[in-house]
Amino acid sequence: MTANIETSAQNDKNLLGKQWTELLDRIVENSTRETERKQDRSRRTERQILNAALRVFARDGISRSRIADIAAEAGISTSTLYEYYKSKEDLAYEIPMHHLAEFYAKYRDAAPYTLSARERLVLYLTMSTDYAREHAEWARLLYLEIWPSVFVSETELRHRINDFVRVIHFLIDEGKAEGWIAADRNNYETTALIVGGSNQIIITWLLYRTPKNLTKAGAELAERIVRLLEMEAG
Amino acid sequence: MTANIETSAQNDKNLLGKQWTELLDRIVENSTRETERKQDRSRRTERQILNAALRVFARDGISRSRIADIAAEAGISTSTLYEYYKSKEDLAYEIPMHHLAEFYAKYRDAAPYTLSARERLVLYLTMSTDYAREHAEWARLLYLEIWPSVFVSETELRHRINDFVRVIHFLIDEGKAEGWIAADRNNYETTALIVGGSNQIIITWLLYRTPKNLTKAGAELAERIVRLLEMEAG
DNA sequence: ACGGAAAATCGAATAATTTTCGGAAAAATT
DNA sequence: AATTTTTCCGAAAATTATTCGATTTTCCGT
Repeated sequence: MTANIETSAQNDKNLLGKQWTELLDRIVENSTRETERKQDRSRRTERQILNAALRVFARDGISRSRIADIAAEAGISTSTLYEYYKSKEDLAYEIPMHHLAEFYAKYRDAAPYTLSARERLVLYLTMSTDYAREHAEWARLLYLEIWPSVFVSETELRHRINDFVRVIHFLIDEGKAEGWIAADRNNYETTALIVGGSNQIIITWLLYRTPKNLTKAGAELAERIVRLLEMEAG
Repeated sequence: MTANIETSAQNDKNLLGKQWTELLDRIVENSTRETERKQDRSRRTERQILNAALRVFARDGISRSRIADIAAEAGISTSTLYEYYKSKEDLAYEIPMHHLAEFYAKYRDAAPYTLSARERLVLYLTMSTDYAREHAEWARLLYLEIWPSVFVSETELRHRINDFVRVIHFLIDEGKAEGWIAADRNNYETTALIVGGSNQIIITWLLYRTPKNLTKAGAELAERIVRLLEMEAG
């Protein structure tokens, strides 16, 4: 019977580990979109459009950007662009996907379940701020223009951003199980602190390039948040 | 001599109190814009435009809204609208101003310097979440569509949003002086936690109406943030 | 290598929307 | 009551997004 209890606890842990892996696999898979284009030429054009759109949108802002400018920057005619994306809005919402998928994949590989939830959370926040620094144009578009306005319409991207929060929810639950997050705290509140604080520091950096070293600031903030939660748990 | 030191401390406190009052007065004044329209009819039209625009923008999102719809909703012709605002973008950035000014005025009256910095901070966050709940359409527009994208362009509204953060900076400095915020903590980081967390809870509510009771959630979050900072200060 | 089918491209036309302009109507001023 | 100022509007122009039909390029089986 005691053996039964022991293995039950062990099973719980295995179960959670499996869920973690499944969650990340699903997120990576859903965010990774393989093109259904048949020709190489076409795949190249697709990349050119996305690159051009990223540059133009980041430079002019979405609403002031013109499709014609993007097409010119991509070296194709305006009408060709419409073969790829059915509207400017569609194009805008498609752009962040590729990098988002890359980020999720990177994180999945860096955060196996062998790490504690605490470690995985710190890593998550650290990596996301660092990713924003590495891809500033993309981050500018995503954080300043699209997130959270993407939620206004029903898009694929919306689900992928929800995934970002979903990971944090999962880690908070684990943190409570591990005991370093107070069990009686509201999850939405804790999530708001983590996501909001982390995004805010990215936004501030994008706007003012302050703090100078975003990587360091992101890592410090992540550590600080976790320590605050630990103190609170007693 | 000892009297001198005493009065010097007293002076510091008076000075800070004066700065607090001046800061809020300036913010209220800058955000309060009196129309320069001469006729009553015209002032009525102006209000009708702003009301209509708020409704339409909140319903359709800024980029999908049409000037013609707003004009129709306001009961005027499209070209008349251009007598009032020189572009759709201008109009969008003007809309949040009125409510923002009202919020600042309310807060100034509710938060005299006789309250401690701690109390004033909790009040600030509580009042701002509550104000969002009371004016959900406005909040939807401001938090989901305009903030932080307004920073992309140089607008009056941008300065008024910066003011929001400025108040928090001021209170953090006071909190350090009062000793309940750790002096060695980075101000940007602390601000990011406070502003980011608070906004995030508003955004979540706007999107999902979760938590049910935003007023309560805002107040709880504010208390929690302050207590976390206190614990950290030891 | 060749011919047809599929895929991709483009220029020109259309549609949707924003913005301007000139004059009429209303209100204020003298 | 005439004149000036302010407000309003219809129609036209300008800008930008989107569609369409024809042409070119690539692919694939023979």
